[in-house]
Amino acid sequence: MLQFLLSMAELPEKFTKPYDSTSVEDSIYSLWEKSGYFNPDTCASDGVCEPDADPFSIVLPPPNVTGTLHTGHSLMLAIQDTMVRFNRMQGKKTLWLPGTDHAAISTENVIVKQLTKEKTSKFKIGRKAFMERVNAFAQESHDTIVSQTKKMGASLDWSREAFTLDEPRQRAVYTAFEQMYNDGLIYRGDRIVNWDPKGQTTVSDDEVNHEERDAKMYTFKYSADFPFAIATTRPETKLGDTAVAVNPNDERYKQYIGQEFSFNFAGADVTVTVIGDEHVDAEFGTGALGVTPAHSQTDWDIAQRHSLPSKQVINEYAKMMVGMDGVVGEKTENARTAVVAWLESEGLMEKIEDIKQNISLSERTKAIIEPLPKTQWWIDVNKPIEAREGKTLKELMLDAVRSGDVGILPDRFEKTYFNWIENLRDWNISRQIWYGHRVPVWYHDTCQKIEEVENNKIKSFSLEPIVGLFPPKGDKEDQFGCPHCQATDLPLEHFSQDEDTLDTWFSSGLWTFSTLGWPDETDDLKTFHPTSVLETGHDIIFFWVARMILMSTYLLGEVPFKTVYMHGMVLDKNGKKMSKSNPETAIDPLESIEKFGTDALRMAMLVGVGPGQNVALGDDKIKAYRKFSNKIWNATRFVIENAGDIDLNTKPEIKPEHQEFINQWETLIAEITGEMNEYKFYLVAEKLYHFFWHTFADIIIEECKKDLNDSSQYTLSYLLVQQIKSLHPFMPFITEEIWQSLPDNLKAGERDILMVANWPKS
RNA sequence: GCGCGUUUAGCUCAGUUGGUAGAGCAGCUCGUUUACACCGAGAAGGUCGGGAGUUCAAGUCUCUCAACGCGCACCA
Repeated sequence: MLQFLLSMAELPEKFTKPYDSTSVEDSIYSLWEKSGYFNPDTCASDGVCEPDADPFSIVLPPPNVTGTLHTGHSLMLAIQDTMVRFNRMQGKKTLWLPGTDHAAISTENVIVKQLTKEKTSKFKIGRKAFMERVNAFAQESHDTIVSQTKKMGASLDWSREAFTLDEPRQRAVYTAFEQMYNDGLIYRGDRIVNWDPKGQTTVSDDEVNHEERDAKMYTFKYSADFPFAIATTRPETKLGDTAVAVNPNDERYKQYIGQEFSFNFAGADVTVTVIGDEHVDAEFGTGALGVTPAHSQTDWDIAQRHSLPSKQVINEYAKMMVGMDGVVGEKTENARTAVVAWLESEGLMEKIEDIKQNISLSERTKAIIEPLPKTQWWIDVNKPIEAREGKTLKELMLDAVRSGDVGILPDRFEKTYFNWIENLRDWNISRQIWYGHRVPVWYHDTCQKIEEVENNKIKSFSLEPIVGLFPPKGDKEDQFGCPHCQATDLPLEHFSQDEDTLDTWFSSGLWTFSTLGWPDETDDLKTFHPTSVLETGHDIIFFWVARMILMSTYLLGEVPFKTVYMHGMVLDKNGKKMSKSNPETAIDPLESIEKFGTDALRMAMLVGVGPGQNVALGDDKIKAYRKFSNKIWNATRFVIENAGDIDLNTKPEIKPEHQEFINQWETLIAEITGEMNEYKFYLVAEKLYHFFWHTFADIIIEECKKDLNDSSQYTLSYLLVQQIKSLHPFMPFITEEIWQSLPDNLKAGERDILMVANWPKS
């Protein structure tokens, strides 16, 4: 009885109440942060890991600075933090590097919308004022995101935090651009681009989504004199036709190939040449295709093959540039109605059919994409690169995965990856927006002969522009030299920088090494690159994963990461995508943390969720792991109370039935250590949960409490401490809180912060 | 159109190289308040999407069909 009272006195007061996550999480996080152990350098200098220990590094996929954290972010943070904590406890030199993404179009769009509401626009307030607005918003979002990230318990090294648009990253972007330009991989060219009339910018092929809609197929003749009919879904574009393509073997039209026809079409003078092209399907429509090079990718390709002229009839606002009254100046949809009415009144229309058609939408603005010819900056993915054994960017990207240097989990995504690369076309990297890295190209107006200027923008020039970090310096600080005419000391006004900004994924592609100090050869770069794992959502495999492999293999000659671990989407409890339209099932991570604790949320997202798998998340599931937190809490209470005096450094004689329990655990820890290294967290979390509850609590504690002696007490304390350690990567807060309350004799010489204790050895 | 994936208990999912089906949650019955009601014990619940094949043996391998989901491409 005396013994009992003494033990009771040692039990911290807090264990007499259920576990209260809200009262401990913030202080635990600041304990970690103050320790400095998020930073691998501190770990090395304090002996947490050997200075030359194997590195383990992850760069955090930078959240967009467009708002707040959602469940997708929580999932990514939970998985990565688990990996990071596990590796840190294994004594690796562990770096998890945080940052945020400026997310060019998305962020710019937020402000553009605000301005529209305020009845003004970015053009009215000007580039400078606009940028100030965007930067203020980005800063605000950044701060919110950082504080929410800390709530998840993420053990990120904040001292190395990066932003895709900060100064060091700009240097990386400009250096990369310059090198690609000098290698002939970046070029300026006229092409059909995906034009977003709402965002007033181009977007890349990957930023275009397709949606099936009802449409009509119109079959008609251009004019009464024209010998046959064509079919199209967009009659208004026919004002820009320059040819009619037929299959060269099509008996119906063979005789017309090579003939030229001129006529007036809905108020526009049109001249078309009939050409034969193998790509035309004789079975489709009438077998004759009106070729509109300026407003269709396929037609542009045909025009290239046959050297046809191109005639733009739709402008950047998706309005008609030519045509009769009711057509010219109208939006394309209105113009279509007018052209159809005209065709009918002229008796040219032969047939109107209802069809399903996939239309192209801009991912960010949801505007219908208007294909337009534009001068843009491109990355050539098919040009052999001397410095890389004559391989093309496409080949570099394929080889990285094919060789196994990069492994993708789950492996089925490797097929998706190959499929995408094989169909890859040149990458359009310039955007006509303001928020982002300005294209690092300067045009020198005193030396260069500018041939064409339109809207104050240089359209063409006779000498190469100056590409690179900054305009070449002259003798004085604010004066610059021109490499072409050798003039020096020219004031900055003589140079004008390209107006466009770069696709946000250009800077994201550099992320694994721009964050480590590239282009300088820093220690970080040598130690932590290639990074160990990239953990991200499978929806950005092309946008990001592929671009990182492109940039890293080209610029550094090594892969950016060895393993890609893709997580799925977080769905609501009904298996539906969480969205603002049904808020009743959507989970707000901050709310869940408040209600059930971060550890419970993390477990709910980890248990049973393999790579690539979607997580159906409802309150019930999170609640179940709050119960688990409490179970751990109470079992700890029992062990401290009844076996807390045991010194774990001196192992007493263990009875066979207790040794059997220890053996069971040691078998388990060997098994799960292996599984952790194979990224099977979903299995490990479940096994730990199960062992703790249904073996340790239900059986072992029940057995041991019958007879508390050295053997049973040692067994209890030993198994508790082992499990607290192995649960730490999954449930960092409660395990650390327990560790902080554990008597020293149970810590067995380990450090006083669990985060840097040793992972149990089997 | 091409490709990928999923289909196992009411729900969410495990099931490793083929050897008589498992867990969590929910529900049901009973119990317990000196670690824990954010608890314990117990029972119930499945012709493993359909069909065919290989095999002594198939949830697992092969083929085929179907439903659902996802990705890519797209024809004017």
